[in-house]
Formats: sequence, C-alpha cells, structure tokens
Amino acid sequence: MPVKVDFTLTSKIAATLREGIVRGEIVPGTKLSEPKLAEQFQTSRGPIREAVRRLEMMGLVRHVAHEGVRVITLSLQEVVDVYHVREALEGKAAALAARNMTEDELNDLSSLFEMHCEHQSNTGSYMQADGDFDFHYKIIQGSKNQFLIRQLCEELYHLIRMFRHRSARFEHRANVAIVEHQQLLYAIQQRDEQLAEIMMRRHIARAREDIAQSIRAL
Amino acid sequence: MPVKVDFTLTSKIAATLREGIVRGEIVPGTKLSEPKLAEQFQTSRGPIREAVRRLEMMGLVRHVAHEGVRVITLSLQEVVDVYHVREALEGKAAALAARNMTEDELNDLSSLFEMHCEHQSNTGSYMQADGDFDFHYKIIQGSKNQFLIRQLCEELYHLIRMFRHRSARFEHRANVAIVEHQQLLYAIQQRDEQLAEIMMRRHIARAREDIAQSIRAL
DNA sequence: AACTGTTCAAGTGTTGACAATAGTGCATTT
DNA sequence: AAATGCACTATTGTCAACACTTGAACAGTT
Repeated sequence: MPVKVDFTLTSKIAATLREGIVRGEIVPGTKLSEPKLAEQFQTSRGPIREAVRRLEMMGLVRHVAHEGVRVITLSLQEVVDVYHVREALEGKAAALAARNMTEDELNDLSSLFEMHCEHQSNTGSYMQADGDFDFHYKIIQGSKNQFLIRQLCEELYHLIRMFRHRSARFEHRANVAIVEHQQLLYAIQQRDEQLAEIMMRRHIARAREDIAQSIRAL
Repeated sequence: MPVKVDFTLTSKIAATLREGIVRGEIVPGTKLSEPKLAEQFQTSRGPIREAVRRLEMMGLVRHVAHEGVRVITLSLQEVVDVYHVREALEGKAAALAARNMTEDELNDLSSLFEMHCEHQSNTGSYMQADGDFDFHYKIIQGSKNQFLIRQLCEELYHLIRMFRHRSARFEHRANVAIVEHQQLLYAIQQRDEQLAEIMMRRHIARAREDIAQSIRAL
C-alpha cells in the first residue's frame, strides 16, 4: 500500500521553499516575510506560516518571536558541527544496518555499489551527490530505527544537501569514497556491527576533516 | 544578557500541553482536537495549531494530513530505539565536552557530582530524574555544538522524560549510575575524548539493555 | 448476511481582517 | 551634534468564518 502523502498547499509550498533554500536560490540570511510569500504563492498567510514552521523543523530557517524568520547562514565551523552529529548518527545507523538489513536489502546495496564502480571506471567521475546519498540512504533505512531515520533523513539531510550544493569543492574526496564504501559494504555484509560503525564514522570524519582543514587555511 | 523568550500564547500553550503529555496526564493515543483545545484554553484555533506543531517537532505527537494529531504511544521497542539514538548523540557529546569544556564548567560538573554523592550516602536514594538529567545536561552543553544540543535537548529530551515518567521501575540502575558518572567525569577531566565517549555510551547502553531485557521477559 | 454507494457530521485546511509588537525615522531637547 | 523620546509603519500574532476532506452511519442491492 502506497504511503499517504498530503497534497495540502502547505506541503507544496514547504517543498518549493525547501528546494529554493537548499539550491541557494534563496540566499542565506534572507528574511522570509509572510505577506510577500503569500503574494508570491497566491495564497493567504496561513499555509505560508505552516510551511515555514516545517522548514524550521528541518533546521533550514530560524524563527524569532515578533521578528520573523531568516534562512540560516552556515559558517564552515557550523558545517563541521553538523558533521559531528552526522558521524555519530550514521555510525550508529551502520551498526544497526549490519544487524538488521535483510538479505534482499543487502543485495540491493551491493548492486548499487557495483553500479557506482562501473560508472566510476567508465566516466572517471564519481556519481555525484545523488549516488552517494543513495548509498548512505539505503544504509540508514536498513537500520530499521524510525527515530534514527527521522533525525537523519528529515532533519540533517537537507542541511547537508544545502552545504554540498554551496561548495562542490570538497568533492575531490569522491574518488576515495569508493574505497571507503567498499570497506563499509563488506563490514555490513559480514554483519560486523562494530566494524561497520567504525568504517562509517571514519568515512564521515574524513570528509569533516577536509572541511576543518579549509577553515585553518583561511 | 538574558536569552529572549517568547511570551506568545502559542509558547505558553505548547509548554502546558508538553508537560501534560510528558507527565502522562494526557494519555498516549489521545487525539488532540483543535476546536476542543481552543475551547479549553479559551482561545482560537490558530495558536493551538502552532503549539501542536511544536509538539510535533519534539516528537511528542504525530500529525496526519486531514486526520489530525495524536499523542504518540511509545512501545518498549521504540524506547529502545530512542536509546540507541541517545547513545550515539550523547556519546559524541561527551567526547566533545572532554575537548571543549572550560575549567569553570568542569568545576561545576565536579561539584554537581559530589552533591549527588552526598545525597546518595545521606538518604541512600539516588537524586531522581532531575539530578541525572542535570549531569547529562551539563555535559551536553559543554560540547558547545549547537546542533547536537538542539537534537538532544529539544527533541529527544522530552521523549525520554515521558518514558521515565511512565515507568519508574527501571530506576534500580540509579545506584550503579553514580559509579558510571564517576568514571565519565574522570575521563572528561582528563580530556580523554575517546574514553569519555566510551563511558557515556556504556552508561546509556546499559540502561537500554535493562529495557530490552524487560521486553524479552514478556 | 455481506457488500456497495450515498448522505451527513465533525474536523482540518484555508482565508481575510483585526490587534499587538518591534524597528525606523523624525522631532525635540540638552 | 548627540541623545532621547515619540509617532509611524511594516510585520507578526490572533481571531472568526468559510471550504474541503475524511470517516461513519445508513440505505439499497446482490
């Protein structure tokens, strides 16, 4: 049975705004004025308010009473902070995935990885963003932990997308990522929870280190 | 400078409902009807809607479009899931606290711990809930990571409070908790990030194991 | 008796207007 | 000229009414 999604105005507006923010079309720091957005979307302020609250849940905007809502501006240091959280959560996700993924899911993950490998050797380039996210996404889902899934996929996910969209310069790591994915996949296939967690944490910690280093380079 | 808090109707209603849910006065599974709550609080539906959305951010209620909002019902298995997330996040918090806490904060934490010890040897009972939360709270704050702090203090915190309030039976662990806190404090004082993380994770994992065991006992 | 389709009530989604608040610019004062 | 206080404006917070969706009771059919 298909998952029920809401076709309310609110959800459509929220999705549109979310993508605008993630893609950087709505510049960080912008104030989201309810009357203006209401005019822009040809609607009243109600649905706008609700949509903006959902963005707040995702951490994409900050709301202050009587002042309004502004799109967050992520400093590199803050991105590093986000990656610390991501390391902790996805590390746990990998451990739980090693325990809880079904054989079918494992096969899925395995073929996805092989697809990435082929794409890599054919084009020499890494399957950007989507590909990497898919791999991580499948592992997170494999954890079978609804709270973990929610925190990662609904709250941190878009923040990370936003950062990645802004600075594609950290993607030279894309090449080594394949190797790290390989090791991670192996650990999960072996049902080795501890190793899976360590591998995932290293994978993310390395990406974080790249960012931290670019701060020190300033 | 004091943190600016909003004295809006919404925030007061949200706080009232939150406590009602956490304390179990509003029974899990209850449907929160906007018209009824509006009458109860002598206000209109607008502030009620916003307050309820905030509860949703905290994970205390679930919202389905066109159907409404219900208070969550946590199964023991779900509590175990929450504790997995908590283990990952607070473990990371302990590591970061070992790195980032100031000497003053360390002294604070230290005296808080000694207070707990005294109270324990005087009364023989553990300083319940509040005390334990305070200790963990100070460590989380000491991490200096705003995202981590938010996820733990604003999202998981109330879920855990809700569970603890429901079943005080898992509190025989209170006695051993002192020893575990002692080790944890020592690790942080030594600025040993890895040890602090391990100690915190064990501390929480043990509590989780108690819950998991009570599931198997069914 | 079980099943399908319709009607109805309750509640959520949406709207536009009103009230209260915060920031801005100007006038007045020292 | 700088500082203080006031009025104004724009925006958020709140309200009450309307529109649409959902679930349930009920009637009719097989």
